[in-house]
Amino acid sequence: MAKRVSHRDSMCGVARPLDAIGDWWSLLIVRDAFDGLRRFGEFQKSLGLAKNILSARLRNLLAHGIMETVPAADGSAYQEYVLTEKGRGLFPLLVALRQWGEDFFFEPDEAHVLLVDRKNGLPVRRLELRAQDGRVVGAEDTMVRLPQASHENGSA
Amino acid sequence: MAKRVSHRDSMCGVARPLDAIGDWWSLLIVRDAFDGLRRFGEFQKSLGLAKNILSARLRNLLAHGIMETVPAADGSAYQEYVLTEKGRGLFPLLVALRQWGEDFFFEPDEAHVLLVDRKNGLPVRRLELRAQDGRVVGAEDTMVRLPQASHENGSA
DNA sequence: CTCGAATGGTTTTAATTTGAAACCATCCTG
DNA sequence: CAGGATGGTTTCAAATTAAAACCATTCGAG
Repeated sequence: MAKRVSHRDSMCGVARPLDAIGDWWSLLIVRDAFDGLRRFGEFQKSLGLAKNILSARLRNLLAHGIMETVPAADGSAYQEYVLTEKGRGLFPLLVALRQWGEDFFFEPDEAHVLLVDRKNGLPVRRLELRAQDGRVVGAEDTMVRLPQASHENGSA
Repeated sequence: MAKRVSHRDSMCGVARPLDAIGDWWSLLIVRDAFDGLRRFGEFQKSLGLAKNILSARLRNLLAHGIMETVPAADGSAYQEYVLTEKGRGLFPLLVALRQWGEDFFFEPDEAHVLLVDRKNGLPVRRLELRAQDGRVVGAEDTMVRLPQASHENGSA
């Protein structure tokens, strides 16, 4: 399941998560789970993927602790798939993905679903990254710093 | 290159972006691009992937307008790959991925790279989603609303 | 309780993708 | 202009994905 690690034994903070959710379907499953879907058949109908693939993806999400199975919900003997805390931690990422999609994958006049505040129905704000002092910072205002190495710089 | 669309002709705001960057390598390439890498060989050395794969990924990123080739930089006749505005728009997503990775894929004491403010070297804040009124909202505080349909609800 | 259908998968097999390595063209360097 | 560096493409094997058939359990009706 895990892709081979790229020439380094320990993966960086970006690559490591990608091992868990770095395929087309996993994030869509997680999104559907945020939307309240819980049953195997619900995911399959919503996403339209082959059952063996869904099975494999769910197994992978379970193995990574992103989802878990819970005994029932409507009393039946079936099980349901729900997000763990780790899985719910993906919410900002999904929002970022959605906002990027809205910005660049839809025509200006093209209708698309909107993420809205449940309290008042207003669209949510744009995700913003802020520095400690509260400034909104973009990519050009940030850099990555290596753990504790005395090396000068690097990706990873 | 594009995966088959899942039983609906028009993809949702989450699925559509995944068609462009929904594979393991593309986001890592984009991340390296944010880190300043520009040349084919730089990406290949950094990521350790096969050259044909890198070639295909770069072609896909170019086709989606996420990166573009620019004639030179050091005067040589080679070309370089740089992020477009659309590509730079992926910054919040990468930050979200990184923060999620830091939260759940590293031991508490495990060293990892830090995204810091370039001005003062302090770590950036956590990404937060806010409602129009400024409240920080989580997944449970939001819902998706369909474009203009009179239907009650739905994913997508 | 029993039958049929719905649910939740697994197995089988084919098609697509990925990856490693070899190969090749262009470019820069001396 | 010779040799190496750069930036790919081609070839072929291995792994992954996908569709479809199959199967076991569970639920719902009579």
